[in-house]
Amino acid sequence: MIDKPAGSTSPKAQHIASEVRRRIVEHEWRQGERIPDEADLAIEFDAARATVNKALQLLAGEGLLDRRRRAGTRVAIDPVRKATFTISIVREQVEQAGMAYSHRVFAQRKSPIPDDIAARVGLPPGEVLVHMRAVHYGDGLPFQLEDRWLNPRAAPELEKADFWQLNANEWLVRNAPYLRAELAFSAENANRRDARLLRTQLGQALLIMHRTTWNDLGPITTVRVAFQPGHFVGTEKTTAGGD
Amino acid sequence: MIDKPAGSTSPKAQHIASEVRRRIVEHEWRQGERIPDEADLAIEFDAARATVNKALQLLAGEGLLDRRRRAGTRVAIDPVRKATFTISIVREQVEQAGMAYSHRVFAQRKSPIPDDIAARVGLPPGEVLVHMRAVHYGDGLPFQLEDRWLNPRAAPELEKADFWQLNANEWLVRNAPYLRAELAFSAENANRRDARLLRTQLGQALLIMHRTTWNDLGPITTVRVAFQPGHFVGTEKTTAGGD
DNA sequence: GATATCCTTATGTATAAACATTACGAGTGG
DNA sequence: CCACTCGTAATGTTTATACATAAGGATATC
Repeated sequence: MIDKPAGSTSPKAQHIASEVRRRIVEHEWRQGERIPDEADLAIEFDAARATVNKALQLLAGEGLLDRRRRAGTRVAIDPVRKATFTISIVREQVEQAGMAYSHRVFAQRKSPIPDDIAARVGLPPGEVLVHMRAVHYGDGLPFQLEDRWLNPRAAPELEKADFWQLNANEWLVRNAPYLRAELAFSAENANRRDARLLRTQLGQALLIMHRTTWNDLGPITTVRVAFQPGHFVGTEKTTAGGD
Repeated sequence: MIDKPAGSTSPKAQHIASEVRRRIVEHEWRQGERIPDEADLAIEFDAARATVNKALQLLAGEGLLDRRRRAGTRVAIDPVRKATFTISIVREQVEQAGMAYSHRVFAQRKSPIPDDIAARVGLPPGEVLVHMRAVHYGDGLPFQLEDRWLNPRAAPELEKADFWQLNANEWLVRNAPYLRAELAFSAENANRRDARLLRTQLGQALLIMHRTTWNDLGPITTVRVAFQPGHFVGTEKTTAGGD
């Protein structure tokens, strides 16, 4: 999955899934075509129907199969293309690259949210949240710049945390699990502040990541991360599909 | 939930998963803490252990739980943050936005691959592949520019396809399912060609997506997609996690 | 005290059986 | 010919049971 979206799979079910995948990739079973039903496959693979079911559900989750009750299972006309990103903690990313991690907070204060942020997180415009800006470094060089809004109403313990010292990213990961998240990428030319904090040039193309998370009390945080020029964000594995 | 990586889940298992998720989000069960074992939860929820197992495996897949044989299940110290992107067919994206789709191929010819591409796909440098460049339009305005390399050795039928007419993206989706894929985002300042084909200015920040796919015969295709300035690529749903 | 060994426990996987649910498609009646 | 009904086939979900496997912890050994 991009890896396997779901957890680990069992040997036998796994084997069945691989074999079905192979038949699809090698055009033994073509797109749109109906494949044998669970009972038949169970006989062929000498397994219980439940095991075949597990394998086929896995493949359906990957988007390779379309399954409908009574109608049967068929190879997806256009395999859904899914990719799973794992967003690591910044410090881990930096240290994994063999660099020394450090970070610095450049601003932190309560402030009414601008309209675009309000719209993104679903709060009334002008609501007062904690606003902060910080830069994460690898071996002293800017790695990423984050511009973050925090909502104390969704995470009360947040009031007590000292983000001049603590890393907001890590604090949130450890103390404020979320129920829903949105993630988006875009590109922007570095503005004056971006350029200064990332120590690059005005106009330099920057990869921007926007992330917002919610729990049952409302939005927890929304952040705009600007990566150092040339940075790639990618997947390691991807589920099967088309293209 | 994220699209829940895996397909749909069952009512009862689903309910158990939601309840466990709630207990974690509301700090009833804290990070690192061990939760009751499957047998106990089965009694509490009046379900079979297999059902509890299904629910917990789902949550483990989301990264909210860490499970180990004999050691039991505990709330993940730092919930893995995963986001699933669904890469749609360009035409669908454009049409879904209510625009008229069209595309134009600007170049197509066999050519030896440059070293960086060779390294990315794992082929010897200088190998000859099909190289093509095309622009996809929405209502006549450039939507995205793709620079693609195709490997006939991994998809033989490819030789017969006429990509001056056909949309390579769609042809591949329908005819060349893959087993593995890599996806990465970055940002680049538009070069002269990007600017001309996307009808924008030199230096404009562009969101770049790189995608490479493989089947059992080797790399099928690798493509660099440059999006129209201001374009966002994002997720709709994301699995639970931290931050 | 350090190390090796075994027992026990919690999860991992598979199976058979049963019932729920959906919707295809045939049959019925107008 | 159309609309409606209903039987039935395929998947969806749960359950009970059984055995496999990993690893924590106690015990035994040196």
